[in-house]
Amino acid sequence: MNFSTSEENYIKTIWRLQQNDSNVTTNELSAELQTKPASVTDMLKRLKEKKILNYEPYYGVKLNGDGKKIALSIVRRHRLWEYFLAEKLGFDWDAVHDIAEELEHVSSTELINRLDEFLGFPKTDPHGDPIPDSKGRIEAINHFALTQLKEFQLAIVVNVTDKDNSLLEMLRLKKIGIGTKLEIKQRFSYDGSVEVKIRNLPLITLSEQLAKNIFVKTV
Amino acid sequence: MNFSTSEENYIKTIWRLQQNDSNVTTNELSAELQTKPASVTDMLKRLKEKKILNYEPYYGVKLNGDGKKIALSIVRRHRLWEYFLAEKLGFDWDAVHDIAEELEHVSSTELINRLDEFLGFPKTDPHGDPIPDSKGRIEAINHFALTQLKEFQLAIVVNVTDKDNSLLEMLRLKKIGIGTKLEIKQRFSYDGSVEVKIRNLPLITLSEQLAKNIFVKTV
DNA sequence: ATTAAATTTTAGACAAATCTAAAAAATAGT
DNA sequence: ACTATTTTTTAGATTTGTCTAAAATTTAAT
Repeated sequence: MNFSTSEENYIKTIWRLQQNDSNVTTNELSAELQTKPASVTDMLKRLKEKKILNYEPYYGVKLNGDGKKIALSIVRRHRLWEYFLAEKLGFDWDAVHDIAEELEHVSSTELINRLDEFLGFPKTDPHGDPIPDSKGRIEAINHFALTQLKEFQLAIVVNVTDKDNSLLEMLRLKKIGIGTKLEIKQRFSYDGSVEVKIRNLPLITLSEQLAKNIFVKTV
Repeated sequence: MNFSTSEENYIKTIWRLQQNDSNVTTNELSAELQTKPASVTDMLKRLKEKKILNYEPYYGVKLNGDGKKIALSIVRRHRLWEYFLAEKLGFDWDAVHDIAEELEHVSSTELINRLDEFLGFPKTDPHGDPIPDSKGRIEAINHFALTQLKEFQLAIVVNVTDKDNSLLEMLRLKKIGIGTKLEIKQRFSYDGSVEVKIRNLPLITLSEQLAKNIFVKTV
């Protein structure tokens, strides 16, 4: 079965949202896709016809097995292109997402498998998100938000939210990236901000909003 | 100004056809684009509105200066992607065109300029077609069809028609590629076929239809 | 110079993907 | 439990790019 660019964007977004939610609502999709709820309803009816998701009026939507497979292949394309853009073409990590949004809709499987090989079968994209392999297998997520890290516990940044380029730009300017080792020196309950030590650099303060979008694992 | 995938395909095709014809007709476009003449007329009216071509009902169409610039940027994208697919991903030259047809519509100028740099600013695509530079400058064509080559005159293949994958596949199997040195040993006026010597390989016979689509320059 | 044939355009329809406005259903507040 | 609010769907319209069938125009043939 073949899907339009628009259908692929819906599938990918439903997949992402159902990681948290299990059941994805019309309004959530509308907000994520920047379309009106009425348009979402129309598209869900079309995708239901194609038997890749379960949709009941007023009760939200969920991808079925076939839908998940399709979603994973789109995510694979997106993340491989992001890796290519950052590693081979030298783009900053806050520039790769928008271009990969276009490249991901080029549908040749042969292209993607050869690209994967050319890149050396990378495990994660430039934001630390795992890249599904050619069978659609994807690494389980095993990290937590920086806000959850205990004080004086050394950790390593393994993932950041990639949906907001201004967040990524800010982290780039603050020299925080995938692989950065850090430690929380102090936590302020008043506003949820944290003071973080990176290597031998001066202490820096991160707002709660920022820290929530940085994911780490302990070392 | 921004153009849809469909509009870009029209612009690119008009550009290619007007190299020979100067004035491109509705039926020519219809045949090349695999659409009905009525659809072509509709699109030409839309593109005329956008002021990138001169179109008079019943009198054919021609890109203006702006139109040519846009065409050259699409051709540049297409040919750079073809080069990437062949040189970096190892695709055969008869496989690259169809994938590049999709990739060429990803419109980031920054992407294309970085890709160009990554590839080392290649001069021609895998079929020998010149790649426009970032200013839209393109190398003048300076070659002729193998059918025009004098007997016993040593020549080098510099270009082949890229529109037909079965032609390209045939040449690949016959070990004829860009850079192949050859010489016509005999020419048969009956059917226009030619006997060609390549290096120390046995003489091979090429039909007129095939020889017309191989372009050479003398060495 | 007429007529026949080919080409091109017009008119009207359709599918995909979107929108607005209004109706229907579910949820929350008192 | 009833009402108000929010969410979602339905109905009808719009744009893009295509189609078929018919009309208009140009080109070719005798």
